[in-house]
Amino acid sequence: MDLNFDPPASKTTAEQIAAQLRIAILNGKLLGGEQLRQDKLAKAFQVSRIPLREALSHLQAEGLIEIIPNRGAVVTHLSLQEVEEIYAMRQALEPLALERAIPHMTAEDFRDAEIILEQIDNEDNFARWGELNWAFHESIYRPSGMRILLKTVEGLHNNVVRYLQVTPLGNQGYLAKSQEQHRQLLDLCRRKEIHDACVLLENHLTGPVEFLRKQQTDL
Amino acid sequence: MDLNFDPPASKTTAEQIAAQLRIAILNGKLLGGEQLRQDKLAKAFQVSRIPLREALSHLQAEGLIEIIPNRGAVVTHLSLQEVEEIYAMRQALEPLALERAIPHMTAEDFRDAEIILEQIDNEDNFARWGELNWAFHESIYRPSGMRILLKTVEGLHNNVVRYLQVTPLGNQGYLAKSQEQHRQLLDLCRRKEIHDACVLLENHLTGPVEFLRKQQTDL
DNA sequence: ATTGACAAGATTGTATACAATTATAAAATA
DNA sequence: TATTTTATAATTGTATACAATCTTGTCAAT
Repeated sequence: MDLNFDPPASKTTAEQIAAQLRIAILNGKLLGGEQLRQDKLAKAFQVSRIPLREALSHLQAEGLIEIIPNRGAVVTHLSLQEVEEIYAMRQALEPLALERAIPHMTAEDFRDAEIILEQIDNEDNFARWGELNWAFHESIYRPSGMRILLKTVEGLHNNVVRYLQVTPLGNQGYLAKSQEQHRQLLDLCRRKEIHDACVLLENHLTGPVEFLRKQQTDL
Repeated sequence: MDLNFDPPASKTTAEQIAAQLRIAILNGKLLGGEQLRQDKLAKAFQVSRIPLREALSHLQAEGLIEIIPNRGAVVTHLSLQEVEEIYAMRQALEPLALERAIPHMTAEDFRDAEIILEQIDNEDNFARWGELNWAFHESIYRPSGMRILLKTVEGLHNNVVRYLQVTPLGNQGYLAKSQEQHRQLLDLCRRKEIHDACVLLENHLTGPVEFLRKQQTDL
């Protein structure tokens, strides 16, 4: 029997384009405020504007772009206040997922998480850091079985991750601290110390906000 | 100067159709599992399939329908477990909004909320209850200024509200209790008793889940 | 010099038409 | 009879073409 819930292999053109644009935005190749002209993008991807429009529609739903009727699409541009809002939401939601995930974690889950942490250590391409960082977080939330929550938090993560990648040199220290916390977190999960794990996680999620505040970037 | 941030008056056809379909789903006119054929809907709304497809795309993003490539759209159908998951998320997010809203509440905010509560008392059309219920909740969260959080929670509310409207007769008692809690909540907000207000709100959000569990409806 | 009106160009929104995929039901085989 | 095959119809995905809307630059009026 086929129990695969994931989207079918034959993805539609719109989804493929959405995926590529999403990566471009997340990696900062498309900057906030940048205009997205349907005609040019359609030619760039060598498709008509119809599937492209659907792709833009998806990205709007994820909050990555904004579509203004008759005036086109613009890459979203978050204020520091909005970034703080998203982190406040993540602090509320992610401990909830972790709390419910810990009782169901298996040896395989821990191994998967460890592998991702090693990949983060060895990765020198900063554009991939966000992807791997989310992969780790998701790996420790997934045993909760809360698919709706995970989808929501993934969207939140995607909306803020690009602001952490703007200064590859400056965040060397932040990165090391983040990895240290990841490992502590995993240890607490192994010991089933749910409360401490959640507190640490909440703390872990304050780091980026402080990091951004210090940079004084008016975003 | 125009400081209006809301979507412009001239809505696109796709948005109008999405709005109508959304109401139909929220009110239970389109039941879970129901197939949505593009051709028939396009004829019903007297438009081509292009704007209709965009409308469906929006609804999918909100979680109200699911689009399977080459196989069409189906109205989403939540399990009791998924409803519980959504309420767990709301319990995490809404007190956060309330906590930050209370310090900024003005006399006008309280008056608006009161008016909505009276409307709920006088409303005998159950289809509108969900709408008004959300209007109340939003009115007490809005002073927080957390637009992203509000948008997220509105989406969560929309996904579960139809399950509370299935048995108009049975929930007479639930409705009265809900209104009582709304008024207590508003009182606590007036007194700036933030902690108690948040606790009450969290409690208020457990009611529907218990109500649904008792009904034994396998949804 | 500044403001407002207006036309040309650019850009988005939608309808029609066609291609690709999937669902169905009848026919063929075991 | 049960199961596979195959052909037909139904449905979705996409390209092209056209209509509606917005932007931009020019020019007249105050």
